[in-house]
Amino acid sequence: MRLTTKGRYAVTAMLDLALHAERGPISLADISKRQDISLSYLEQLFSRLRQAELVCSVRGPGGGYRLARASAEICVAEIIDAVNESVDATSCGGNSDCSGGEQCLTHYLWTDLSEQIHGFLNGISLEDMVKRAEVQEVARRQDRRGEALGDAGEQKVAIIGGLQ
Amino acid sequence: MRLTTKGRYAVTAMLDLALHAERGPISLADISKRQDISLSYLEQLFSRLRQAELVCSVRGPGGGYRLARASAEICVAEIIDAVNESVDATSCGGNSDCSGGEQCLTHYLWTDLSEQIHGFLNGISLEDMVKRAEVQEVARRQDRRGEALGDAGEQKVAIIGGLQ
DNA sequence: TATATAGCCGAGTAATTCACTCGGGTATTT
DNA sequence: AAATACCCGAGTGAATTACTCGGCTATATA
Repeated sequence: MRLTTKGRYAVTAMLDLALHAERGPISLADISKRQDISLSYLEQLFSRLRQAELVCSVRGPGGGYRLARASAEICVAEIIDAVNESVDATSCGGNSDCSGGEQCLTHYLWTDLSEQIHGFLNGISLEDMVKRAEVQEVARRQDRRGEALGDAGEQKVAIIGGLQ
Repeated sequence: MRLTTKGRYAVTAMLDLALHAERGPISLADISKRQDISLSYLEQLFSRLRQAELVCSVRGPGGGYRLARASAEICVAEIIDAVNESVDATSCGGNSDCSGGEQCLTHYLWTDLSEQIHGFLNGISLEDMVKRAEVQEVARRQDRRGEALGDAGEQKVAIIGGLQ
């Protein structure tokens, strides 16, 4: 079992998608700027998210990604599963062959823990997160910062200076 | 956050200690054989467990390790914390500086998850595990196998054949 | 039709961690 | 004196992470 930046990035990016769903397809470049995640790394993560049918893509200018389902129908556990192998805490993957073909001493502890974690992450959908006041506040801050920096909002803005 | 063989080995070894507490100090060689864990690796893990004051050691022949406290007073979370950094799921370690000095979009999700996991593992003591029927069954099997193979039990047994 | 956009894809890479091994100590009992 | 068993540090191969780089393809717009 592991939960690293990989899974965290994936959930953050998916939440960003959910928050800006009404703008149409969202480009990875936008997410990259708002969430401060490397664009190429996002591409890799979204390749997996697309294979898991959690998002669908629109190519060409004005394109980007869109949630494949309603935000209420996508839970955090699915997202982590899609990019990370799993949130299973056992070494045997639930097969009870952890200690020389037999069940190890602590087998039941790890299966219980896995259930606990999976149950928790399964019970939280993207919609649940979008509704949270804390999340909306952070999202507003990020949007303001993004617009101040001159990157894509509803419409394009001519860049005047030489700022990157 | 990560939960690998390292933390699992540590909990398994501590449980082995709790199960055989009445035999006096238990050597790592015994645990190594019973639980099928590399002796040198166990030494490394017990170095940490000793620093965390979860076990105390007895040197010399007949020596080994003993729980530093009653098995009811040692919970699984402590053991994992001792060998693994922590079971914290956030990237900022709870400092809320995950996204350019500010709180990231998914911050509260990871703190909630951390609390969930920690709460679960904090609520389980070694004594709780010792009492479980499944654990006792596995322990009996391991003890039988150990005695059949001729390694340390209550007394030494001469090895006759060339079996390793 | 040219061009820019933005998704796709594979290879490569430095750093880190895991799960060990190896080779030595040192304290204690018999 | 010898055996036991804890103690300690260094090293190692494999895997993973969090990226970068370079190039490709589909599509909208000028």
